[in-house]
Amino acid sequence: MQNHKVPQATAERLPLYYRSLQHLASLGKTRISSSEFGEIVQVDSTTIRKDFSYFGALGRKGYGYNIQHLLDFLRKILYQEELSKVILIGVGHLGTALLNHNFQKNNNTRIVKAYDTDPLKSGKVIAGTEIHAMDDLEHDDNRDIIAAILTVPADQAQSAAEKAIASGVKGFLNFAPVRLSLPPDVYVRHVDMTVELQALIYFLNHGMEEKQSQ
Amino acid sequence: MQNHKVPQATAERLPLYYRSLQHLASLGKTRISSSEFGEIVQVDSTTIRKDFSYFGALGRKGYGYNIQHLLDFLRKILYQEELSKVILIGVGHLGTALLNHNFQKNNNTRIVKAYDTDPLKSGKVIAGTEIHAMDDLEHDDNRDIIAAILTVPADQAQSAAEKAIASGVKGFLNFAPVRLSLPPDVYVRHVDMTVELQALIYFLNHGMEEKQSQ
DNA sequence: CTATGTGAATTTATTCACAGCA
DNA sequence: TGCTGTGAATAAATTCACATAG
Repeated sequence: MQNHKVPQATAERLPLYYRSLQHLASLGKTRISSSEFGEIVQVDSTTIRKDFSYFGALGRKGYGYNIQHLLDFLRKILYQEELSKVILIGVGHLGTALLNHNFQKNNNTRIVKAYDTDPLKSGKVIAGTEIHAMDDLEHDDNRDIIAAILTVPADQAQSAAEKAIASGVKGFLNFAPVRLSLPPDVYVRHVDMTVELQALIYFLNHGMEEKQSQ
Repeated sequence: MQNHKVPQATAERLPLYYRSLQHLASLGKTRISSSEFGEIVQVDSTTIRKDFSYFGALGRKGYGYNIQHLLDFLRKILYQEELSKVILIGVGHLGTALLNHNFQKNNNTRIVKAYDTDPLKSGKVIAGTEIHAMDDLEHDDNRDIIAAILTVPADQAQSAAEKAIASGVKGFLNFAPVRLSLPPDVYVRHVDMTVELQALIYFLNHGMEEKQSQ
C-alpha cells in the first residue's frame, strides 16, 4: 500500500502526528500504542491506525508503534528531510511575529526572504531575514521557493499572490481575510483567525460542548 | 426550520459568509445569487443554498439573496449584535500582533485584557489593552469573557488554559502547538500554523493541484 | 426563464467489530 | 492476551437533479 490514495483528512493529520511524536521522542519514549497516542493528539485510536494503514503496516500487533520508525517515515512523507524554503509577503504585526518565530522548532521549514511595500522596511533585516521591496517580487526568481506566507492586508492579497506566482511560487499559506482566485495548479491554505474566533463564539453560544475542533 | 440541527461544516462557513457579505454591502451591492457568491467565497453554490436552507428560506426564487437580509440574519446567529469580549493569554510576538490587530474590522469581538508571565510586561498597555500578571488569571472573575486566545509557548498552554477556566472562561482559540486536555464543557479551536504549513508542503509535493483547502 | 430549495445519490470520513499476529 | 490492521457499517458532507416560485 502506498501514498497513492491517501484521504485528505488523513494527510492533514500527519503533521500533527509528526510534531507530537517528535515531542514524545524528546522525552525519551520509544514506543506507543494507538490508544495512548490518540489521547495525546485527541484523535480516535481507530482513526490513527487507519491513517497509518494507508502507508502500509507501520506498527506491530500486540506492541504498538515504534516512535523512531514512525518519525523516520513521516519525515520522508512530509518532506522534512530537506529544507523547505518559503517567503513571507507583508511585514506588518503578524508578518513580523512569524519572522521572529520562523518555524524553528524541529521543523525543516524556513522563511528565507520577506517582501513589503513600505520602503522604510525594505532593506532591513528582521530575525535574520532580509526584507525586499514588493516591486521586486514579480521579477525575482523564486522557483526554489515552495510556498509563500501571505500576511498582507485583504485588499493587497490577490495582487501580491499573483506577483508571487509570477516569480515561481506554487503554494500559499494565506492569512489575509479573503479568498484568492488563482490558477488551478496553485494550492492555497487559509488561516483565517477571525473566522475561527467567530466560529468558536458560535459554537459556545449554541452549546456544542462535546466537540473539539480539528 | 431552525438552527436545531445545523451541520458543523455549515456552521463553520457562516463567519466566512458574514464577512464576505459585509464586504459586498460596503461596495454598495444589494443582491447576489448563490453562484456569484459561491465564486467569491469559493464554496459550491449548492452548498451555499443548502447551508442557508437549514435556517429557512432566506432567498427568493429567480432573484437570489438580499445581502442586507442575509447580514441581519447572520449578525444574529453569530452573536455579532452584542460585543463578545475575549482575553489574550501570552503577549509574545504573536500575542502582540493580535493585540494590535484586535479584530477591529466589522467584527464585534474585542480583546479586553491580556495576561503574561513576564513582570516587565504586566502593567503595560498595548494597543489600548492592559496586560495583567499571569498569576492573577485564576483569581480574576472572567465570567463575562466568552473565550481566551492562547498565545503562550507549548509548555505553558495546558496550565494557562486551566487558570483561564478557573476564572470562568469556556472557550479557547489555541495557537499553541499542543492539544489541550480540558473538561468536556470547554470548547477549543486550534489554529496551528506549523501544521498548516506542513500540510501545504505535503499537498504541493504530492500534487493535489485541484483542491483548495477549507 | 432564472435561481432557490430540497429529496436522493454520491462521496468522504469516521467508527465498529473482529480476525490474526506477536 | 494486547494491540494492529482492515473489511463492513455508519455518519457526515457534498453534489446531483429537478420541482417550483417569481
